Amino acid sequence: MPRTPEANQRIREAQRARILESARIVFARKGMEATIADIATEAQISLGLAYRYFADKEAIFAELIKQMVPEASEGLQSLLEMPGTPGERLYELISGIVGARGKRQALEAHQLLNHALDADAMPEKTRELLSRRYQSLLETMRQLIVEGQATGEIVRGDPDQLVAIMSACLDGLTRWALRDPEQFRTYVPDARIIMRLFQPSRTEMSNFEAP
Amino acid sequence: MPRTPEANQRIREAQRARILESARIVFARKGMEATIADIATEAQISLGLAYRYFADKEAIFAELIKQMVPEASEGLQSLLEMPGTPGERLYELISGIVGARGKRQALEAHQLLNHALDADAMPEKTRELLSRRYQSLLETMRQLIVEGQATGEIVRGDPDQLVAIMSACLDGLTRWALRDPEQFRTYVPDARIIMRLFQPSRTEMSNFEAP
Amino acid sequence: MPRTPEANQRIREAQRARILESARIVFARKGMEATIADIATEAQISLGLAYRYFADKEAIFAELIKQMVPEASEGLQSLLEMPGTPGERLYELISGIVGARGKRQALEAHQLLNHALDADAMPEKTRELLSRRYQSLLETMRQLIVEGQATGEIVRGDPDQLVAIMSACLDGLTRWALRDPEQFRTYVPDARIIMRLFQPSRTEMSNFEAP
Amino acid sequence: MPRTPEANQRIREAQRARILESARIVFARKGMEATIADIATEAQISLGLAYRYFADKEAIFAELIKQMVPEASEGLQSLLEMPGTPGERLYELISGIVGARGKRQALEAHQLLNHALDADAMPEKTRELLSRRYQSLLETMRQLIVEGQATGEIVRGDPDQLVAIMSACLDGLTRWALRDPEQFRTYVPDARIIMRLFQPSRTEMSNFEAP
DNA sequence: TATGAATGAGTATTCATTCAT
DNA sequence: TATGAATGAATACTCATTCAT
Repeated sequence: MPRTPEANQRIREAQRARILESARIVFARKGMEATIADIATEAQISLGLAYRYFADKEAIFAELIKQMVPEASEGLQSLLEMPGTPGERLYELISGIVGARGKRQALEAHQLLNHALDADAMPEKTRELLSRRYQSLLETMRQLIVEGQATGEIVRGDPDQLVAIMSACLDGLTRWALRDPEQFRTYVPDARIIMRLFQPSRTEMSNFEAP
Repeated sequence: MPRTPEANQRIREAQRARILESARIVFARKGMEATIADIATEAQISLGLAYRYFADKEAIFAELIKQMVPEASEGLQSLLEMPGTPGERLYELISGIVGARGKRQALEAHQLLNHALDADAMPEKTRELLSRRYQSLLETMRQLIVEGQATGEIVRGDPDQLVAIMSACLDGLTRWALRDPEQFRTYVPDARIIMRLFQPSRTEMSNFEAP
Repeated sequence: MPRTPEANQRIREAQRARILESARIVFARKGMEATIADIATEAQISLGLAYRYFADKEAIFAELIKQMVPEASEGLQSLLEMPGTPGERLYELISGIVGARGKRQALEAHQLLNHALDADAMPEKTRELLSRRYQSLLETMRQLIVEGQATGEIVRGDPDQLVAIMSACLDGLTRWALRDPEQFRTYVPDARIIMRLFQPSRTEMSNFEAP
Repeated sequence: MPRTPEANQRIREAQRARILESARIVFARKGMEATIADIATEAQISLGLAYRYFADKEAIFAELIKQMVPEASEGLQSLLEMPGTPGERLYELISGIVGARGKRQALEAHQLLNHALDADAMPEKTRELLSRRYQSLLETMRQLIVEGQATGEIVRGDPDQLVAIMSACLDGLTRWALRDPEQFRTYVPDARIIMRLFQPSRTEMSNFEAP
């Protein structure tokens, strides 16, 4: 007596989700060394079954990323339309990102992205996807910066450069959180401090001019 | 007639250097996946020969790190005794680090360090060495911050937190430089911008307060 | 439809036995030089599969020994409680051992034990096991000797020395059987002859005294 | 200024002897795992030089055996012509062999022979040589046995069988001495005990008959 | 004659992937 | 759909042997 197609469909989806969840855990624990066998064991399914759901290891990895990135960037659009000064909204953005760094899921997601960006063997499609998501975050940030510069709230200068530096800084914070979550939580990186990168300088810092 | 011991010595040193140089290139290109065979190929020697010079893959890696880290941290002490205000000297430090990011060698070194910190299988000794070097950089920075806070040049607040955030930021910049050196050089990250993280705020940024 | 767990269990056991049997043959033929590849070839399985059943070469070897040694020493206890004079029972023991030397399996087992005792790289556990089994054989022999000396059936003298010499002799016979089974079977070493080592001397051998 | 041919000749011979001596030591220490590099190191010569004196590892091994076997069997002939009863001379032979077992050199020699007999890769010539030397020992023994049987000093029975069993016993004693020289020396195997293998039995051992 | 650097073929071991059931 | 046994292609590492000096 065959299962109904609907039941099959449900089973497939559940299994697929389960494999991905296990992969997330295992990749976070073992890094790229993680084995298909590890994932299958974690998911409590057979080794072979994983291959009925994903063509190969790469595919699991790619799907995992596809799922994670949206989580990381969702709600971006809303920031542009929120009330408040550009600076305030930028603060929201930054502090949201920094705050998320304390959370396991977000860290695992970022860990994965790091691996993904390092791996030479990343399929072009995944790489593009990643890139596109990331770009949208940067564009949101850029737009807020431009607006903030107009109001004088944000320091003058090439917005792209500001975006680049800020994103580098956020990236570094994430790596920190990944490497030593304990310490990270102790120092609770304060979004206000990070925002200083955008802060119009007055006078006394002028003596930092390069010679 | 045998080679003179001196000639042999020269050969050994040259080959050793060559292997390390090749390893540097290959590790930077492929990360920890890099194969001894890759290194041997790059060095244009036979696979077996690599083992006459290094006990195993780990040994090559460890030696590489040992060689690279000093380069990255040398001159640290001098900064503490240089003339100039603490802020000026901090600027020197930061701008030195950021400036080095444009250079291939320094980037490869950092790539290696990243791999090293990720790798679970890092021998304790190497890990410690790394850690110690890094600590000395952070301590230098911390001392300059404390001095700068005394003179009012540097923003008030927990120096450890400031150090942590700055180092995260520098780390992020390095990763950026590694990922896309082209773009990195285009935006020439300006040490003055980064120094803003330490800049005493005035008044107008106060509206970034968290709700 | 998956195989039933029982079927899998059967397969695993069969393969395991097959690998061990092949290892037995190959080790006997080639000694410790034997290769995992040799074993896999003999067992007509892939090289990799051997590793699903045994962690490494050492493990195969150890298991083989564990299996073989009991065969060699079983029935020892019963000898102590059998009826008959101590000399008769000793004769049973010796002739049992010598008789077994004509059989392929027993010879291969002994070959293995020899290799095992030679090999420096023998895991302590296996070595101990071997040692313990062997000791129990020797102790049985010793006890029978002591009893036989009490009845005058066995020559006087240090029982330990008698045990040592007899076991050396049996070892030598085994090596002979291994080296040239053909010849061994031709000369059918007679347990009665070997028993002479225990025979109380009368008078005429006294002229063999060392000067 | 070239050396005289005679000087060269002397050097060659000295080196050759040195290599062989080192090989003896190293083989005894490490067994067949011993490396050409080990031998060269022990002989304090370069790795390459060994190959100017011996075609390959096998050749060193074979030569070593060629040298050692005569040492082990020399003086055999003289035994046949010595005064004394056959039994006495047999005793001399056996006790000479057993006595030698306490000496390092003889043990190393035997160790080597064991390896040689095990090794599949022994060249036919070496194997033959070994065999021939060994045969001459056995023949000497056989002759003495036959003589002794004529005088009634030695037990009746197939002389070849007696030889075989005795040689097996001696082989076993040697292995014992090799495995645990300490213990061996403690129990000082007594040639008189071993000679019992040849002792004409009286009456009481008759109950050892196989059923 | 002497040296030791260099080579290359061989061996153990791991893991993604396939396949019979 | 589900299982896990089986495969084979890496990859690290060793060592006898050759060769330039």
